Amino acid sequence: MATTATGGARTPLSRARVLDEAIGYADTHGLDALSMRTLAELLDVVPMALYKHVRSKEALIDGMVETVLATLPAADLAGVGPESWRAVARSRILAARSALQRHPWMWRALETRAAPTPAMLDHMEAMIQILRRGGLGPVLTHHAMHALGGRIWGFTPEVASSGPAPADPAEIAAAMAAMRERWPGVLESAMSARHEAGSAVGPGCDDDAEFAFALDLLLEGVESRHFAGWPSPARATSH
Amino acid sequence: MATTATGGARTPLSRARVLDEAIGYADTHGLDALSMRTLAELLDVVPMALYKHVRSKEALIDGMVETVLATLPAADLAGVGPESWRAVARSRILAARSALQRHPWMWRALETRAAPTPAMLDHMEAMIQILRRGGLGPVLTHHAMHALGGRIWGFTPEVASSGPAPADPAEIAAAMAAMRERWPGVLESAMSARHEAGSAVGPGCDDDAEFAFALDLLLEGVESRHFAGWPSPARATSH
DNA sequence: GACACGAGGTGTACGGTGTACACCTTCGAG
DNA sequence: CTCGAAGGTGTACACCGTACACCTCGTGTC
Repeated sequence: MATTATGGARTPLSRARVLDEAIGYADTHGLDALSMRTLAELLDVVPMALYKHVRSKEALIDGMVETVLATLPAADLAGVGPESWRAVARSRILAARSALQRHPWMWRALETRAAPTPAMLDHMEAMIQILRRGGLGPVLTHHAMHALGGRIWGFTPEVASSGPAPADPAEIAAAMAAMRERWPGVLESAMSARHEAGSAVGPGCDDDAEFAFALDLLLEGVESRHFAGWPSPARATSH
Repeated sequence: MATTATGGARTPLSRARVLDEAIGYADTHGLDALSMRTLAELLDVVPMALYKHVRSKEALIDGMVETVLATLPAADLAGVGPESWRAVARSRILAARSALQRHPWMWRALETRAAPTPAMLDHMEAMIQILRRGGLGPVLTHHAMHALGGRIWGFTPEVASSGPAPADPAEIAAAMAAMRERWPGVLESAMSARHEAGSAVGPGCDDDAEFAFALDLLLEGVESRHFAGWPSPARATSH
């Protein structure tokens, strides 16, 4: 393709353009479908051209992660204190969650990063500051960060989340029968979440509510440890 | 390679042998390094021979997961009741953790499975039964399973877990300096975990203790919800 | 004992991947 | 006007998963 002779002088490549295009494609087609070749084609460019703006595919994904993370609102640590830290932590985590929810590939990308990127460290730093300003000591803060774990990022990896439904009525009936006899608890548990009238067997489970449930469990537990003067006195061991 | 002429009649391939070899290789070299070609070479066989025992690479990994999960001790639900469910749940999760710890590739394999395999469902079923026999209602059980999330499997995906240490003193000094000024909380939090005298900058963080900490937070929270008659009365919302 | 059959191992080939390397074009600074 | 570098191109390589046709046995049947 001639560059200028065809009439449309395309906008020159740039790191930002590469990253944005990659993010948009991953949003709609998934991270697996994103290859250097398809990305290059999207940008009307030859695959190797990408390498002038991105060191490797791994670095490309790092860049995508950084770009998305950069959209997180900066933490406002001004008035954070013993009374408010829990609410501030909660809302920040929920904000991160809603930001990441728009990019389904993020959870996997975050998990497979070998080293934390600066933006990841920024977010962790903000969380730690919230805890520390709430009055938690460094040790409890450390444990709390571990406990919150993936929740810091606004997601919990759900085992068996998606996957295309069978759709064949006979097939789902058979699956249900198998469930009923071999995994009745799983079946009951899955069913128990359908508060509203839903379709046949759809999950009908409010992910956001589940997330908040676990999040509150953790935050309350951390707070009660804190109130109990953790860890200086006898540490409360389970049963 | 002649089959019998060379003298050593190799043991014939079998699904179990394929799976075992794959597991052993993944244990030492990681899941990424495991390709059908290298696995075939390990078994002194041509790549396509594997497909007589395994439908696809995806199915191979499913089989590996099933094989490892099959080593989990069967749940003993006999005496589980309101007094003991929490301890039983705790010990089962910790048992699963120690089993999976010997196969570092498992956490990633579990997460990337599209649908839950039978052995996964077995384990979930056992967990659900423990909760139900403890007296928890189906709804609270459901939420608890979500809350426990990845912990059910005995691991928590740690952001920034491993990665080869820089080893160059100058480099780590520079990293430390950058940390101190930009991510002081992260630095403090990382440092706070080194209870014993450790090497220069090693993590020195007791993963098992962290895991148990979060686990207890969740279990205690679930129990307190249960005691409070959850969810029938006014649900305790944070703040 | 002859023979067919099917399970299991082989060889070749195809379309995909990431990316190293040499090349060419273009444009702005001196 | 020149020159050097930044950025886009083309070719090539090694590797991946796996479809398909083939061959080679051990075994059950007549």
